[in-house]
Amino acid sequence: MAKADIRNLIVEAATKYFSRFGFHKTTMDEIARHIHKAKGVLYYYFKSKEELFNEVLKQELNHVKTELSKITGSNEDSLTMLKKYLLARLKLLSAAVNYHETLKADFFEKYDFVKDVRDNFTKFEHAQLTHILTKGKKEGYLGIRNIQSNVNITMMIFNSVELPLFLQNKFAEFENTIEELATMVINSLRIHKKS
Amino acid sequence: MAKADIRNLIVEAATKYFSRFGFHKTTMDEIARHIHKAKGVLYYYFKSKEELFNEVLKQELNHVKTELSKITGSNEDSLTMLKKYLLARLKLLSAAVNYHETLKADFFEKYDFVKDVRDNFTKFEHAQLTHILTKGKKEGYLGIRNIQSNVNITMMIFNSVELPLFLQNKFAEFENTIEELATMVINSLRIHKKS
DNA sequence: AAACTGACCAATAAACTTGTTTGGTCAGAT
DNA sequence: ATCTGACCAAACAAGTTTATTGGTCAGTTT
Repeated sequence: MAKADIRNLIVEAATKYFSRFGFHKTTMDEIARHIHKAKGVLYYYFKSKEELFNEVLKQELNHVKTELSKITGSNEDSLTMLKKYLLARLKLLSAAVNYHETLKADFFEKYDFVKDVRDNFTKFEHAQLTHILTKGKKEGYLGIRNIQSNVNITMMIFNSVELPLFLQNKFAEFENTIEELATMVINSLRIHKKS
Repeated sequence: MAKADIRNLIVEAATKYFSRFGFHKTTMDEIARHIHKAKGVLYYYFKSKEELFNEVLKQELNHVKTELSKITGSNEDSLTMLKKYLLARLKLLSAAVNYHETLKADFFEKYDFVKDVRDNFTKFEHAQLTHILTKGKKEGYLGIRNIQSNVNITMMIFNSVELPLFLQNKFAEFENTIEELATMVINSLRIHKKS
C-alpha cells in the first residue's frame, strides 16, 4: 500500500471520530485501532494530534471552497451569483462540524493551532466576494462605492450569524429567514434611488 | 423608612455587585452587608437570589427601553430615526453588563429564570422597529413589502452581531464597521431600482 | 531503508475525599 | 410589619489519588 494511501486512511478515520466526538474526546488510540494499526504509526505520518486535526479541518474546508468556487466560476449574473453563494455557504458550513468546534472553542478555549486553516478560508472568502461585487459593479446591478468596505461588512454579517445558527442550534428557528437574509444583503448593495 | 425605599436600596446594592462580579460570584450576604442589614431581610423582599437578579436585569433593560423610546418618539424622518435607533441600541446594550452575562450564559449554562425579562425586551424592540418601518413606508423612503418579515430579519442581524461584539470583545475591532452596518441595513430597506 | 509495533513515560484528566461557602429557612426579637 | 442571626442542606473549592492518553523510541518486520 502506498504511503499516501495509509495517510488518507488515517485522515478518513480521524474525520469520522473528530466529527462524532470532537477533538478532546477522540483518542489517537481509537483512530489507530480503527485502521488496525498501532498508535505509533499515526506519529509516523503526523507530528501530533493537533496536526492531524488540522489536516481534517483543512480537507473539510477544502470541500466547502470547491463547491463555492463552482458558483463564483459560473457565468450567472452577479445578483444570482451572490444569492447562490450566500445560501450555499451557509448550507455547506452547517455540515462542517469540525469547523463548528473551532468556532465554538474560540469562545472559551484557545484552538490556536487551527488559526492558519481558518485564516486561509477567510482569505478565500474575501477573494470570492470581491470577485462577485466587482462583477456586479461592472454589470451595473450593484451601486457600490467602496468594494472592500462592502466585502468586509458582508463577511461580518455572515460570520456573526454563524454563531447563533450553528452553536446555539437555532438553524431550525432561522431557516425560513436565511433566504430573506440573503435577499436583504443583496438589496443593501443594489443601486437605490436618492432619498 | 418606607418599604419601597429598602427594596430600592437592595436593588441598588445588588446592581453594584452583580455588575462587578456577575451572578455566581456575588453572594447574598455581601449585598446585605452593603446596606447594613442581615441577610434574611433580602428574603423578606425577594423570593430568591434569582428573583433579585431578575429585578436588576429588568431595571437595566428598562433604562435601554427608555432611551430608545425617546428616539422612536421623536419626529425625525424614518431613515434618520432608524439609523439613530440602531446605533443607540448597540451603545446602550454594550453598557448593559448584566444583560451580557445572560447572553453569554445562554451558550453553556441555562439562565432560564431571566427568560421573561428578555422576552419582554424582544417584544419591545419588535414594536419599535415595526413603528419605524411602518413610518418609513408611509413616508415613501422604504420599499417594504412585508413589514413583519423585514422587522424579523433586522432583529436577527442585530441579535447575531451582539455575540461577537459583546462576548468576544470584538467591539473595538468592529467599531468602525458598526456605522456601515447600520447604513447597510437601511440601504437594504430602501426603495431600489428594478434590475 | 521504510513502515510499523507496543511497552513505556510524563502529563493531563477523571474520580474521589475533605473542608468551606452560601442560598435559603425560621424561631424569635424589635 | 420588619428585621435578626443561628442553623442546615447543598453546592463549591481544594487537595489527593487513580486512570487515561499524547507522545517517544528501541527494536521488529517488510
